[in-house]
Amino acid sequence: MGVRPDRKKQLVDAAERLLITEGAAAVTTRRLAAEAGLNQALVHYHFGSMADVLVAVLDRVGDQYAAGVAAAFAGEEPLVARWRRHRDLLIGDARARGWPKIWLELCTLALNQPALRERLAPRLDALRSTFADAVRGEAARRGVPLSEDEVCAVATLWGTAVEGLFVEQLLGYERGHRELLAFLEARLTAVFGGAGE
Amino acid sequence: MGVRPDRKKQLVDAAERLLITEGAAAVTTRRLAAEAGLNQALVHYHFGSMADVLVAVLDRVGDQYAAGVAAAFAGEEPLVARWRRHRDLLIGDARARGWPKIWLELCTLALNQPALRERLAPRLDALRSTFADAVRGEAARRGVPLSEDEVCAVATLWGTAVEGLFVEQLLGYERGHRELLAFLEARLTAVFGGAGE
DNA sequence: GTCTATACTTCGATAGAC
DNA sequence: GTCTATCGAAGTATAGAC
Repeated sequence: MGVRPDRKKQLVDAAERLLITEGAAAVTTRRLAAEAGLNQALVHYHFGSMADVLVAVLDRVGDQYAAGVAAAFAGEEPLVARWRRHRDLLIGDARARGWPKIWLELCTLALNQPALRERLAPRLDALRSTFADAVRGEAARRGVPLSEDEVCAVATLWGTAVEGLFVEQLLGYERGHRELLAFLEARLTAVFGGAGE
Repeated sequence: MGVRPDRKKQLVDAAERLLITEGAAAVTTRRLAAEAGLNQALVHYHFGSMADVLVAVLDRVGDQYAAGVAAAFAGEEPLVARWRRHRDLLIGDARARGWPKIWLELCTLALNQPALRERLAPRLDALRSTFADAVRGEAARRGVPLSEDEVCAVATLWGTAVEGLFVEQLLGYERGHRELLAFLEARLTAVFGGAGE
């Protein structure tokens, strides 16, 4: 199986490249087909409409991103160490893979397209849960008294700050980013203990 | 002066409404003119190109937003009180005025348009400075020992978290927002003291 | 499944009358 | 300043041959 080329994959690949390099406005059937080296009519044959292509991009990128974050926070190491792995994924790997750019373009589209928004919200929620679980678990393991509200607040703080960091990073504005990451690392170490304990 | 209708203002007003209700993709010369009740050719006569219209929107909204934030943080009250005023502006007033939606639409456009990005960065920087000045000033006044790195980190944390809060709020996803705001208020009170001191 | 060809709409922008 | 009329390019989508 599989000698046949996967047109859907080719088109989703091309859509990601266009989102990264030129933004959502450039993802049209004609330019998408050209980027994929395929015929324009194939976009409609395989996906129906442009909106369906973007849904496919969201599903694939969302899965990869969620899996990456979950993997970074997995394991038994101290929370600081796992957070650091997660941080490297976000500002190193993720940027290289174009996730932040694709994510932000899709978010903005979702603001005006209810269908896309409904697919995006569960993914935001899964990320939030991943953060909250990591904090709650570490608190329990270390015997640090944290209320559920505090766990929720910290997870939300990290989740929203990451979104803001993504935006600024993509805009080429990084004032305070280094200081913020160092500050968070210090706070995590102070509250939960470091790698050496 | 002033009997003559201000076409530029009418068009910028209309552009803001379109950005809020339908997003950047809907801001075309034809739809913009229709929304403003004007002739399509007037857009080009008064602004030259569509890109120039969006620059005008950015300049006006950016000025209003910066002025609002600066006003919220002005005064001699404890930082918590001023922060609370700022918070109300962001999640009450700002949402009502559509600032977050316009801002996010423009940010995403700016990712792909260097000209817009160069106009956006200084405004991000001014906001960051407003936050940093407020924190640094309060620390000095209260005798709280805060390094410049810590001031910078806190300002960046608040600035990036606000951006994330905006995005999520617009997407209709607000899990943890209430807890985060309460947490931040508690932290500010713990570090700098409350309103009653 | 893939292609060409085409229908139809909408875009930004300009020319020229008023 | 404002209008109508129009150009050429680009958009989505479909029909029908292969």
